[in-house]
Amino acid sequence: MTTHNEDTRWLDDEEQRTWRAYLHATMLLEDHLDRQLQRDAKMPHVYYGLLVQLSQAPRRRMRMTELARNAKITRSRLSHAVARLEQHGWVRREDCPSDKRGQNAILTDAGFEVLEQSAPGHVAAVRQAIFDRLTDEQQKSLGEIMRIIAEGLQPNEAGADLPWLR
Amino acid sequence: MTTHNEDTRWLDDEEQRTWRAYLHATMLLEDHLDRQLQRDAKMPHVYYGLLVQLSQAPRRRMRMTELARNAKITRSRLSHAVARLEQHGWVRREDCPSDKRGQNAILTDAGFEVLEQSAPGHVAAVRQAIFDRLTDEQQKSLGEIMRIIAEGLQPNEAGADLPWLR
DNA sequence: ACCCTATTCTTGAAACTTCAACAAACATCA
DNA sequence: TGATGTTTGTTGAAGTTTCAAGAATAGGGT
Repeated sequence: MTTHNEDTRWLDDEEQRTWRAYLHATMLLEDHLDRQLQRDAKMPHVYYGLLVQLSQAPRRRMRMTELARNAKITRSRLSHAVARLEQHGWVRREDCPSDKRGQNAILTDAGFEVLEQSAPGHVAAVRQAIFDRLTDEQQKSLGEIMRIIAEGLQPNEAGADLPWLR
Repeated sequence: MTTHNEDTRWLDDEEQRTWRAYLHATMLLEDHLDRQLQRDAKMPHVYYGLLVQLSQAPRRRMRMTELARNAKITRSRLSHAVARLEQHGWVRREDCPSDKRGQNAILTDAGFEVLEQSAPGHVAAVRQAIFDRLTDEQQKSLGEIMRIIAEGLQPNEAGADLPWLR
């Protein structure tokens, strides 16, 4: 698979341009949002995403593993992240009552406030970078495309261990 | 801009779904490629991209600033990256003859080899994640969309300081 | 009850990125 | 020439991410 062979299907010209555009756009946007949030909310974009997830969860809390899965990051990364968010007082941990291994990450009031205050600016940034510039057609298309890509990379999210459903 | 006001234009339902799909797809893909390359080429995706840029440059060399601009990363990040790539023997530096401040990053033969050996696997990964899954329509659309987004985030790439051209 | 395997979450070290500060060289202009 | 401001590239420290390893609990099956 890594062997140097002659019959690799290289990217043609348009594919290359598309791929490069993808790389550039995603890097620029991620950088942009990171700076935006680092300035306004004192945290990187990924951490902000964690708070958002928690804010939408039932009692503003979520099991570590589920949070990691939703946010598409590793449990290890989440552990470190929550540790830091805890230092800032935006999240706290609590033992899970039903599973002694488990931990719940809980959004604190302080955390919720930060979210409330920085959300408008964040949405504005996203809107300005994406939705304001695309036609309805393109928006729809972007959604579909991204779902397809994500699906392909996801280790069969649901039903993975239900072979009879495949 | 960060003020908590009532008239923020929040994302509607479909916009949210699109935005989340975007975040998930881009994270998953970046992770995927990072692991792929870390395994096969012993370096992260961004570093690999630098080698690619160099391999396509005139004499396999490029001024640091230009390389940083092309790769959409900061000069600082590039400095650190090149330092490491240099340790591995994949890149070397050379003083720029015309500008005593300048440095050229140069792709070594060893660097070129690594590239040659890992390129097929990398292309395969990209193809599998993106191009194999999208219709021609969608590919075209993706390219257009990403160019639009990138353009919006770019501080006016060319002609920025040529006000009479705007 | 016991054994075996899987899951959950954490940890520390190494690698990577960001940010602010800096020195050196260039450029412009008087 | 000298003053002033800009560009180039680097550095160190602090923050973040990855990776491999490990402790604790859970979930069967026998």
